Amino acid sequence: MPEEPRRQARGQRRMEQLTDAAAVVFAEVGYAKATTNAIAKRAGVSPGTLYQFFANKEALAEALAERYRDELKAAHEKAFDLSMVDLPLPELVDRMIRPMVEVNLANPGFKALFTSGDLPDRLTAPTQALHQAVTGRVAEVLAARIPGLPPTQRDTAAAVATQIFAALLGTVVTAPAPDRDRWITELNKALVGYLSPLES
Amino acid sequence: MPEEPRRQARGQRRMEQLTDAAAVVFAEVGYAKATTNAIAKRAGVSPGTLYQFFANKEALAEALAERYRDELKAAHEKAFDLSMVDLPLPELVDRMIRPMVEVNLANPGFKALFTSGDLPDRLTAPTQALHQAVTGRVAEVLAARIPGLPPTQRDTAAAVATQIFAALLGTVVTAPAPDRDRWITELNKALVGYLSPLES
DNA sequence: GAAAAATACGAGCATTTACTCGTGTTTGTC
DNA sequence: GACAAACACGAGTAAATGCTCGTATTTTTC
Repeated sequence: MPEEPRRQARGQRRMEQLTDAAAVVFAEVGYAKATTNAIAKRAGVSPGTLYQFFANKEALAEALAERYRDELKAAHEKAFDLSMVDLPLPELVDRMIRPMVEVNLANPGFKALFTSGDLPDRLTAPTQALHQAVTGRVAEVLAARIPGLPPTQRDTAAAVATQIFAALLGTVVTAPAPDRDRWITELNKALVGYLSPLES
Repeated sequence: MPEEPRRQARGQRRMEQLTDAAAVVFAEVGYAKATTNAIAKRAGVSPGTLYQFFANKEALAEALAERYRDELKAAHEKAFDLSMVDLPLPELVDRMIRPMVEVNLANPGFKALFTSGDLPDRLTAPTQALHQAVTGRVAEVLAARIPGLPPTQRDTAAAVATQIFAALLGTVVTAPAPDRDRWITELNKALVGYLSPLES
């Protein structure tokens, strides 16, 4: 197996330029129809240069997915901690939702990646990892808030909540800016409606 | 523009064989990676024959989408009518959900089509038409059940409910058969949780 | 039963596209 | 400054794939 070359500063920059460009192109045309040549051109670089840093198109997408996961985690850790666990449910939900929405708004390419149904197999791994990361986080919060809840119920509730979230996230980020808050409110209502029966 | 030939019985059968084959192949590999030659082969037919009946790959998918819409509508009209509108909410929701789930279970290819994120533009039309058909139906039921509800609120509620439904539908049909009822129950809870505050 | 229209074949064309490779330039190391 | 390693180029390649077209067969029409 060929060993990774030791990247120099220039190389690191190029890799960032390339993932940036990929995000843009993915956002514009979707993963499947995004061509590597177009991505290279967008990054102001030749096709050959792209393949100096990424073995193939999937590797590029994986790098993007990883970056996304990191940003999401960072945003969440920054904006949310377990001390909020006893807030009224609507507020708690709001605090969990907002950072996610922000990250998605700031990174249009990712949505294109993760809502795309037929991705190559390699990509389902990072996607599912991300999904599961979110679900795990939700389960954590649920456990802290409702200690008496059986783990099985807790985990399915977390999974369902995450799925509701993912579904409406699309609408929220796609919607024109003025409507966005309205949709966030609806998302909130949906989650609160589903979760509140678990309390008590 | 070239006029449609008058199909004879044999041709009608071929078209069905082809859409059937397309559904299978779409289900197996997704729309993007499904090749027309593979579909033709699956239907036991040459590529040329496929193009005798469908102008291109998209036309084939459109035909599938149309069939789906019809089946869904039929299933719904058969299993549901407005007299049920005053049932307790959980039961009402259950009656709306079941037929949809059935149709989706019976037609694996469609899910592949409609959950795929980056479809060609032509296909977004039938997809959205279908989505809107469902949303409209929900809005209808809401209007009948809660006459006092302002139309704006009603429509957004219908849209959100449909989206929740679509999101969890994927989980329901993907899940192994034994778990399926559990997920349907959760879907029901989610919808009831979201909709019940609208009553009163 | 003959002309016309519809159906059927399948080799192959035209295009797209992920990726390569020979060559030249820049950066780091001693 | 010399040598190697990393970076960069971009024309070109090989494979995939949507689709065509010349030809042959079956069905309908009269």
